[in-house]
Amino acid sequence: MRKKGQDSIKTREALLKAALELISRRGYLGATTKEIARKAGVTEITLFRHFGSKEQLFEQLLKEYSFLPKLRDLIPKVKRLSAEEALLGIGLAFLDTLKERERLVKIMLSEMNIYPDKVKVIYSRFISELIDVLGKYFSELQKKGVLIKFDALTGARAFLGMIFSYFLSEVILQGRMINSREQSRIVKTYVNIFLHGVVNRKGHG
Amino acid sequence: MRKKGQDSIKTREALLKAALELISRRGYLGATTKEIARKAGVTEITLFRHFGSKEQLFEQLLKEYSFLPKLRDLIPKVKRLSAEEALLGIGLAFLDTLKERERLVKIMLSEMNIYPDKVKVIYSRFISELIDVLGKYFSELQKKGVLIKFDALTGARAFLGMIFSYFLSEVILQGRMINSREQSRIVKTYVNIFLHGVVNRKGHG
DNA sequence: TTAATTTGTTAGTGATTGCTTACTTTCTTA
DNA sequence: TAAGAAAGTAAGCAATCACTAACAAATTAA
Repeated sequence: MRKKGQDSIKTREALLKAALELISRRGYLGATTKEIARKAGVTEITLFRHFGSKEQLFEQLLKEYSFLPKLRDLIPKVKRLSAEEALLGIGLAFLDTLKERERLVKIMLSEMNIYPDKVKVIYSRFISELIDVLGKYFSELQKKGVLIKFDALTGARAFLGMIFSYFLSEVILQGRMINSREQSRIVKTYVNIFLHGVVNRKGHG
Repeated sequence: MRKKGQDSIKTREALLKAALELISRRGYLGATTKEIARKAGVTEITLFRHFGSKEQLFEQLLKEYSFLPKLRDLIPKVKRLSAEEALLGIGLAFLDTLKERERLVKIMLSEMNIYPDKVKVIYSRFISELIDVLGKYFSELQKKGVLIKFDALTGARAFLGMIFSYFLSEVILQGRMINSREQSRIVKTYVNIFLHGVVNRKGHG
């Protein structure tokens, strides 16, 4: 009893989407092929006919739902802005991407011990690459004298790490929604700290 | 065939330790009771006689291997130091604790979607509490005029987040060891960024 | 309409897993 | 040394899970 308009491609997509949701909730081992198929609106054997095995389905999921390369493209666009505006734009885009790919991040964190190689692919395709690009941007600003000397990669990791930890703590661990006002406020605070520090330079007493 | 010197308490501890290691490697569902028992040097039924069920064993594990409250006690001790030295001490102690409890952190990240309540207990017993304590410390420094005005809790989260992200990326994701030289270098860089920012204030051209 | 493709149905297999029952052996301690 | 506590042995149950076989029905494309 195939439903109207449900051809092979849509079935495949429906299966991947169902797998993404269920695996992110129950983990790879906790999500059963039967349940994934049911959520996708097909029978179990259709899942196996499409992907061969549960593990191949998982691999396809990691490939297709990977992060977009949109952040890498963002940095060139942002270069003409002030460091303040540039970092704000990068930070907000980073947080948006994390929110968009929340399920994938959950899977990555959940399965990294069991499937370290598969997860490392996601990681290096996204965060470590982003650290690299941002680090190069910092190096340029250092050469121009805008920024002081520091290890640019370590700095890039620090900046993205602040935002990632915020995301991990609020969205993933606490399950909170963050509205765009709060998101803005947080990233602005982080940018300020990152650029200017927290020490009062005006003297005190 | 009980081995010498292996009484009930040691058996219990051995089971918890084996569960910690196996669950951190294979996940809760991936670690079997049989394997846990074998690693502990006892038979499977001994596991059930001690803990009743796999889930109760898991709960005991989360309770007993929780983080030490040593970080909370650290902040009072560090108050007489300069902000620079204080943050360095706090950062290093935080990273040490994370390394010490690496397996627990892994379990926490892996199981947070499946057992959110149990994991939240760990989280709030440790990191969120630490954010709180560090935030209060920042507030005091702000009142003294040492630090500028900023949301103290957000700042605390930023500082610890930088370090946590570093740990997550290097130790947990990449599986790297970090020696104390590198650890020192990283934390010093982070403290510097956090306190003074990265902007060159001496003018440039 | 015909032929190929895709999906459904039904039933099942073999392996694993958490957990139990019933009974024996070993250790501790009084 | 006697008794209770703790651990072992062996067998297995009931449920679940990934995956398959064989055939029927529905959809699509020619």
